[in-house]
Amino acid sequence: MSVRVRMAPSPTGLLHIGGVHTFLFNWLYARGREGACLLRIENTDTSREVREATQQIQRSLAWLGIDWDGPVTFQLDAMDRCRELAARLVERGEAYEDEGAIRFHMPDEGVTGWDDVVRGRIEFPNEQLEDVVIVRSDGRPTYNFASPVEDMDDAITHVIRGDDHISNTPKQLQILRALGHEPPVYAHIANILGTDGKKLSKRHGAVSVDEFRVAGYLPDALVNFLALIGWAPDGETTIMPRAEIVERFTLEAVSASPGTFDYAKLDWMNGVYLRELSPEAYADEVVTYLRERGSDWPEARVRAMAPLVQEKVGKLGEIPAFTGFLFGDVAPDPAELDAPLLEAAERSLAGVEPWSAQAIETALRQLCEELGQKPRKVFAPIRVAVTGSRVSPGLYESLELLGRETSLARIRHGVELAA
RNA sequence: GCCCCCAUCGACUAGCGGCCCAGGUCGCCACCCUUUCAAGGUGGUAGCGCGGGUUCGAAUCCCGCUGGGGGCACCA
Repeated sequence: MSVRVRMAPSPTGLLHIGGVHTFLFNWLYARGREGACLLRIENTDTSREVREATQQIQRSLAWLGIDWDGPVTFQLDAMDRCRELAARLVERGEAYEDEGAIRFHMPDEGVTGWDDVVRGRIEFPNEQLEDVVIVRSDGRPTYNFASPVEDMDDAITHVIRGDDHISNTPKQLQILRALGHEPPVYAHIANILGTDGKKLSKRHGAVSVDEFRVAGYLPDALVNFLALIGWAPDGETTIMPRAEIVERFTLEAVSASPGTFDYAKLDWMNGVYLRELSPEAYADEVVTYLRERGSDWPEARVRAMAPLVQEKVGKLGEIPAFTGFLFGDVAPDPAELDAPLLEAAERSLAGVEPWSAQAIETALRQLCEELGQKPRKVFAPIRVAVTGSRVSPGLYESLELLGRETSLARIRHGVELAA
């Protein structure tokens, strides 16, 4: 029997990175086994449904490169089927009416258990199982009924979900048993925590896929990072192409203990992915990123700027602040300037021919010698005058890109400010 | 309160009885490189929660404790 899994978000808001983590494990499992990965929107709670959410979820998954097979399905569409099955259960005495709702009759003795792929045997005493409502008094099925019913109808073979569903599992198992269906294999993976050990939330940092996208993370980096929370192919490998992750992923290697979302490590990893890109691919990413952010910076210059920052930023979102001086005016702090030194630099740069990074370097190095000063000392005020900051891309390349006229004008302006 | 789950450096993890006085990665610290910031290089810091067993031998198996998390809805 071929593998069939499903990703089941509820449309209550933006796609949460914790949800992506469990979806990713589903996706990895299916893709590594020629299986099918379905997308089911669990919208039985209409009161909490957020308009737009369904579209946003799909957009976020698409951006991450996590695809699905077949059409997107909606749990509410299984309403009639659920009602029909519930009626059948009532007929057979497995369920009963209760104030307009239908409750499933759970056994009172014995235990209900299953062999969880990541946790081993889990058992619940049946006396703990309440008679759950499977159909509300308004006719809508509840999650605990619709979910196993759909798993059955979709022929899901492996239910890979968050461990907050562990206590739902015995109930769903009993329902499936009453329906005469062989239950799927269950794999409950731990939820991702914030640095304080609490469930990852807004106050820890970015949590929605959109936020990560806006901050300038690469989908591949995010996927690589997420894959390594709760799973490892071995003790050594850290950076892995997506294809390798797909190939090596197994549920058996998934850890049962919860992992913490380490933003610092993600930043590092994103930097690795950014630096690994070819210069062309990197420029493409930068152009696309800025365009999505609504930037009106001319593309030609953006492409020319890209190589200056590829090794310097860990997230694309840092680029605007870092390279803004190439696209607009600067406001240097007079205290960081030095009039005599800037005048000397102005003289030294005025005759540079051609206006290239190499020629600029030669001229500035010579200036340092003439002044008998260390480059770090000489370049600081020039950098501030030209870029408006003590931190910038390489000075020679920056000057070259800015052009002789603008560069000299900014240095001249620096002299005036410092005077 | 009841039920369930989890427990290796600050973080992600390797380890599935001897190869481990515990390995890799991030972070952090130091040094090197250096026009700033990064990147890069080298070295370092730091851990098996506690207590009992089992065994010739335990991070690895068992029990208890402690700590953390989750669930107990006509939410998903």
